[in-house]
Amino acid sequence: MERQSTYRTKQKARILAYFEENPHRHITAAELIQALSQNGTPIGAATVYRQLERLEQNGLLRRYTADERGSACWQYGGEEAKAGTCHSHFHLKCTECGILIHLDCTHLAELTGHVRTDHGFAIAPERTTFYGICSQCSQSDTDSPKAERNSI
Amino acid sequence: MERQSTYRTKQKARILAYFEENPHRHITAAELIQALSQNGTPIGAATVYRQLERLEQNGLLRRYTADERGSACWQYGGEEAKAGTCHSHFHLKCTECGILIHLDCTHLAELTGHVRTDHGFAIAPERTTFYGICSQCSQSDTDSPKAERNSI
DNA sequence: TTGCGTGCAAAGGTTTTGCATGGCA
DNA sequence: TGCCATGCAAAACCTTTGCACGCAA
Repeated sequence: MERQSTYRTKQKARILAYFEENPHRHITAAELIQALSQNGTPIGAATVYRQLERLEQNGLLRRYTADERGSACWQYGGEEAKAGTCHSHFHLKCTECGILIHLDCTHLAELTGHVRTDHGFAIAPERTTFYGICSQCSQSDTDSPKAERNSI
Repeated sequence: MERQSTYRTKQKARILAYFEENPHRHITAAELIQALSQNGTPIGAATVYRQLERLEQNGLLRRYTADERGSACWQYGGEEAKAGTCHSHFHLKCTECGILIHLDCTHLAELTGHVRTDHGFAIAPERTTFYGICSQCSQSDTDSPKAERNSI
C-alpha cells in the first residue's frame, strides 16, 4: 500500500490536534500557521504544508477548494473518512457572506447515484461544494449584502 | 446600477473575441496571455486580469475555480449569461484526468429546486463544479491513472 | 546511529497594485 | 482635452523546493 508517516513528531501532533478541536471547520494553511504560533512554538510553513499533504494522503484530512480565490483549505475527516461513511455529505457555500453549510440529505445521495448510473461519473461529495446564496442573505438582500459571516 | 466599461479598446475586443471563438472552453489567464501574444501584439498580464474582472462583473464572463490548484479560469457566458437561461447547467470535473464535462439534466434542475425549497439555499449551478472520477478513468483505473486529458 | 521531519530561505507561480504613458471619446 | 485603459515593473500571496540540522526510533 501507500507509505504511512513513520515518525511521531510534536508538530504533526499539534496540527492534527487543531483539526480535532475544530472538526467541522474548514481551515486554511495560513490560519493553521497563525493559530499554532499563538499557542506555543511556531511551526514553519513548509512543515505545515508537508504535513497537510501527508495527512490528506493518509485519509485523515480532506482538501477543499471552498475558497473562490487562491487558498485551499482542509477539514478533519478522522475515522469517518477512513470508514468512508460520509458519502452523502455535501457543502453549500454562500458567495455573499461566505458561510459554509454542511448538508446531509438523501436527495443528494440519490443524485450521486443518478449521475453515476446515467452519466457514468462517480461524484466525490466530500470534494464538491455548491455555490449560491443562503437563506439569510437572500432575505436581507437589500440590507448589508457583505455581512462576512464565518465559515463553520 | 453598476458602472459599465466605457471605452472600447483593442485589447478588450481581442480578449472578448477569444472567448467568443472558444465559447465552451474554460480559459485561464495564462492561456489567454499566451494565445493573444501569438496572435498579434502581446497584452500585458495586468490588463488581462483587469479586463477579466470587468467582463465578469458585466456578466459577459463567468469565473470558475475548476482547477484544483491555483489558477482560476473563465468561460464565455455571452447572451446566455445575460438572459439567465442556463440555470440547469452543471459541470463535472474529473480529478484523475482533468476533463471537464458539461451536464444539462433535469435531475439537477430538480435538485436546485429541492435545496431552495427545503434548505433555503439558492444554488448557482454555473458557479458549481462537481468533482469525481469520469467513466473513462474509472474503467481504466489500473492502466495509466494520470492520463491528463484536456479540459473542454 | 540512521534517516525522516523540521526550519529557514529561496524559488515558483498566480494575481494585484503603482505610476507614467497611450488612446478613446 | 479629459480621463479611462494600458504596460511595465514591483509587490503581494500562496505554495513548493533545497539544504543543513535536529530528533524519533
